[in-house]
Amino acid sequence: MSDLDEAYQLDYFEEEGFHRQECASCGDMFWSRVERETCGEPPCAEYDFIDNPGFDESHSLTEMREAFLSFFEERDHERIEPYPVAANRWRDDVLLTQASIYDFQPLVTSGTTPPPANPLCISQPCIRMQDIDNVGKTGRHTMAFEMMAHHAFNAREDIEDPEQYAYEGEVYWKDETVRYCDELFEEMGANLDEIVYIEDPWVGGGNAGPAIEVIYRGAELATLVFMSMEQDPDGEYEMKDGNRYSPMDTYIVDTGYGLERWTWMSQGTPTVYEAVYPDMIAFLKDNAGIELTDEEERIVHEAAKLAGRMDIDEAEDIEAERDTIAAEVGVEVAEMRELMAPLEDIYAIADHCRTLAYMLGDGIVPSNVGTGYLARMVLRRTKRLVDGVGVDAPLDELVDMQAERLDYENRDTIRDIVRTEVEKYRETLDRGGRRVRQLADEYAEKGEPIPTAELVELYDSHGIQPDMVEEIAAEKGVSVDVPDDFYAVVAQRHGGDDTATEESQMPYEDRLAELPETDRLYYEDQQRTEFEAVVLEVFDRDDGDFDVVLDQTMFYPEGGGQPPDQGTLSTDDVSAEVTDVQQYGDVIVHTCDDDPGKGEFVRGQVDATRRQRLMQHHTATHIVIHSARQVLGEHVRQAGAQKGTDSARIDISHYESVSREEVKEIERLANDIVQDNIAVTQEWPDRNEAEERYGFDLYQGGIPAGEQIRLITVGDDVQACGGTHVARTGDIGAVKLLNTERIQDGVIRLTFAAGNAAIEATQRTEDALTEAADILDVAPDAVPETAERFFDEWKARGKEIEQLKEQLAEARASGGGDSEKVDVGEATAVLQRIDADMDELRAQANAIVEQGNIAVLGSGLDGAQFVVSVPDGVDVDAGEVVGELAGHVGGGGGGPPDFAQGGGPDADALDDALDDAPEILRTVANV
RNA sequence: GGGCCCAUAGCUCAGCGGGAGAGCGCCGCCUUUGCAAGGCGGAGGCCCUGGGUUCAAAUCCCAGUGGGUCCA
Repeated sequence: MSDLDEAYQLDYFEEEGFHRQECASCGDMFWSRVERETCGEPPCAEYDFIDNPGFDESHSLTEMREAFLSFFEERDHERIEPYPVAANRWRDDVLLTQASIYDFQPLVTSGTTPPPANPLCISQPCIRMQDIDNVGKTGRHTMAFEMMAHHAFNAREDIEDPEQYAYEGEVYWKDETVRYCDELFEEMGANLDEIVYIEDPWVGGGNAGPAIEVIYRGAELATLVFMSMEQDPDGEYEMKDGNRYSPMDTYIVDTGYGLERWTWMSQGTPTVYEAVYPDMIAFLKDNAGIELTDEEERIVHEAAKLAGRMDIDEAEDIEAERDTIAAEVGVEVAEMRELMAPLEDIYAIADHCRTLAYMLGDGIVPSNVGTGYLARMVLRRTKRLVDGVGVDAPLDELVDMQAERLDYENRDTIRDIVRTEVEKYRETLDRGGRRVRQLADEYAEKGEPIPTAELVELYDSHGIQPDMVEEIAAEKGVSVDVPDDFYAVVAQRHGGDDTATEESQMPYEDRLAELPETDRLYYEDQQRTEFEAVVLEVFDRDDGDFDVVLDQTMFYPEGGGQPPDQGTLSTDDVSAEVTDVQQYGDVIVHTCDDDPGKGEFVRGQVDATRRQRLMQHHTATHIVIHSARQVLGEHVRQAGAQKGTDSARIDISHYESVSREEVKEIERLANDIVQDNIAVTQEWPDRNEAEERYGFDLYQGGIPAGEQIRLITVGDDVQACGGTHVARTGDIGAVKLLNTERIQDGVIRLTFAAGNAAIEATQRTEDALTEAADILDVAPDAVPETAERFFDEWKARGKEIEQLKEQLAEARASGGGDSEKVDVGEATAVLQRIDADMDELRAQANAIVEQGNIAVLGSGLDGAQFVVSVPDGVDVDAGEVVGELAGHVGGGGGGPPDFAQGGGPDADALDDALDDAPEILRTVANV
C-alpha cells in the first residue's frame, strides 16, 4: 500500500520556493510560499476579503467569466460552449450537470470519443441540489453556479496499443496546471504569498486521483483534480472511500474555478449573492419592503463576514454557531435572526430563480419523475420563500429576470411553464388545506393530536408539508405529532430495495468478440432488400433455432426503437426464416429457424413490406416530433419512442395536455412535410463538428459513441439516428395521429400511423362511426347530435319509469291485488308476490309502510328476492325476517331493522317461503 | 422506473356490502321598504369504464382510463 504523498511533490512547488506544512487546526497538508499556522479554509480561518477585495479590480459575473476564458485562450486552450444543465440528455447515470467534467463523461474520459478540443476551457452552468439547505444562510453557497474550468486529456504512450484511445500523448499535467492557477491569480492582482494549495485526494464516479484545493483569503476558489486512477480491487492505492484504485491509461486534468466565488473575491461584498445578482437582490429587498437602519446594516454586515463558518454539513450545530456569531457581533441571537432571516430568504430566492431559469431554459419540464421532479421541488420551494418573505411579484417574472440575464431565447415558454406550475401548486395547496382542515376538525372533536401516520399519509400521498399541517391544526386548536425523524419515517414507507435489472447475457459472448465487424449494408442503400453474404459462424440456440453471423447484411438489427427486420437466408439447399436480428458490439446476429451452414454462400431477402412500413414510421417519427416542436414549443423533446408496422409512438416532454386543436395542427404540419416530398439524407460527420453545428437537440433518442455519428436530415430537422429511412418524405404517403395520452406528468405519448397503416387506421375509425350511424339509422355526421338526443331521452325515460313504479306501487298498496293480510300482534302485515325488480319492490314496500303496515314482498323475477319493511313503532326486526325467508330459497339477506332485502337462487321455493311468512313474522315479533 | 392516494349533484365532499346524501351554488314561493340574511319547496346523479365475487356492489377484488403525490 502506498499513499499519494509523492504525487504532490511538484517541480513547480520547488522552483517557486513553496513549503509543505500541516494545518494546526485540521491537520491537512498544504503548500504555500510563506509559513503559516493554518490551511486558511473555514472553519480553520475566516473570510479575509469582505470589504477588502482580493483582486485589483472589481468584476461583474460576465467580466470575470470573460477574464478567465480569455486567459486560457491566450494559453492555447480552445473555448467551448457550455453544455445543458440537464446532464441526463447525454448520460443516464446522473440527472443534472454538477461539474464541467460531467460534459466529458463517460465517453471522453474513457478515451472512446475525442474531446471537442484539447486542451479546452469552458464555463459550465451547474446545479447542485445537495447544497439547497445552505443557500442563503452561509453567504457562499449557491445551488446554481458556473464552474469555470480548463481540461487536458492525456493518454499514456508507454502502453501496448496507444492508438486504441481517441487521443494520444500528454498535453500537460500537474506542474502546468498549478502554474496556470498561480498565473491567473497574478493576473487578477492577487497576493501570491496568501495562496494555499491543500492536498485533498479526489474520488468520484469510479475514478480517483490526487487533487489540490486552492484557498485564498479564506475562500476556496478552485479545485485542481488530476484524474488518473480507476477503481480496481487489486489496485495499489486505497482512497478515502475505502476502495482500491490503480492507474489508468488516460489521465485527465480536471479543474474547477467557481465563477461566483471569483466574482465575489473581486468585489468583497458581504455575501456572494450581492456580488452575483446585485440588481435582483435590490429588487427583491425593495419589493418585500426590507429597509435597514445603519446599525442594522452594521450587524448584518458583521454577521455575514462570520457566516462562512455555518455549513449545515460541517458546523456541528448551526444554532450554536449562530450564538457565537451573535455574541461576536454584539447582539442578541433572536434579534440577529430576525434581521437575517428575510435576507437569507431573498438570497435563496435569487439563486433558486437562476436555478429554475437554467433548468427550464435547457428544456426540463416539471414532472413527477426525473429532472422534472427536481425542477418542481425547486419551484415550489421558491414559491414558499417568495410568499413567506412577502415578495408580491409573480414567480414567472422573477424567473424571467434570471432567464433574461442568462440570454435564453425561450423566455415565453419558461414563463408559461412557471405559471402553469404555480397554478398546479396552488391547487395542490388548496386541496391539501381542505383535507387538513377536515382532519383537524375530526381530531379536535376527539380531543387528540393528529397522529404521525396521518401526517405521513398527508405528505406522501398528498404532498402536504408537516409545517403546513401544524399551522392549520393550530388554528383549530389541535396539536400535531411531528417526529424528529419524519422524513426517515416517510422513507421507510417506501422501503424495499429496487431489484437490479439483469442484463441479458449472450451465452457465446467470447466467441462473438472474436468475429469481425459485420458490414452494415442497410446504411449503404436503405431501399435495397436483397444481398449475398458468407456465413461466418452458426451458433446452436437452446430453443432449437440458430444464430447466424454473416460477413455483411442488409438486415437491420433492433435498435433506436425500430424493430428488427425479418426475411430469409437461402442457399441452394436451405431456406431459413430470419425471425430476429440483434447487434452485439459490432457483430450482427440473425436468429433463423434453420442452419444455412458455416462457410456457405447465402442469398438474403429482407421482408420488403415490413421494412417499408418500419421505415415509413421511422421517418414519420422524425417529422412528427419536428411538427410537435413547431406547435407546442422548443422544449418538446423525445422521451422515448417505439416504431412498429401498424403504428408508432413517441413520448415527448410537454407541460400540459395536448388539445384537439394542437393535435390537428401537428398532423397538418406533418402532412405538409410529407407532401413537400423532401429528400431524406444521411451523413456521417465528425461528432464534435456536428454538435457544434446543431447543438444537443441532435440527440433525441440517446447519444451514440464513436468519432463519427450518423445524422438524418429531413428538411429543417436534423437528428442523430441509426435507423433506416425512406428516401423522400413523399414515400410516407400520409401521417395520421391516432391518440395522445399523458403517460406521466410532463410527458405526452403521441401514437400515430404512417403510409398504408395510416389509411388502415382511418378506416377502422370510420368503420366504428359508420356502424354507430347504422345503429342510430342516421348519417355519420349526425351521430353526435343523435347520440346526445338519445342519451337525454334515455335519462328522461329512466325518471319517468321511476315515477311510474312509485305510482304503481301506491295503486297496488291501496287496490289490494293478490295480497294477503296477516295480523302480527298489534300490527298488520301485507304479504305479496310481485315479480318485479328490486327498485319496484322497494317502492311497493314504501307505499305499504306509509299506510302503517308491515310489507313482506317476494319476487321470482331473478332467482327469489325479498323486501321486508316495517313502519316506525312496530317492534319487528326486518333483517331477521328476511334472513329467515332467504334461508328457504338457499340464500341470505339483511339490512337495518326497518328495511331489509335478501334473496336466493331457488325461485321455486319462493311461494313456500311466503306461505311460511306469517309464522316467521309472529316468531320474530314474539307474539 | 417504483410506492401511495383519489374518482359520487354545477363546486367541495360524506357514505364504504342492503333504501344515493350534506354544504355551497341554481330555480320557485314565503318573510323583509330594500339589502344582508332567514324559512319552505324543487330541479339536478351511466356513484369514471369494463370484468369478477355475492341473494344483493357506489361500497369488496381484478384490469383499464383520468388526476394527485412521494421517492430514486
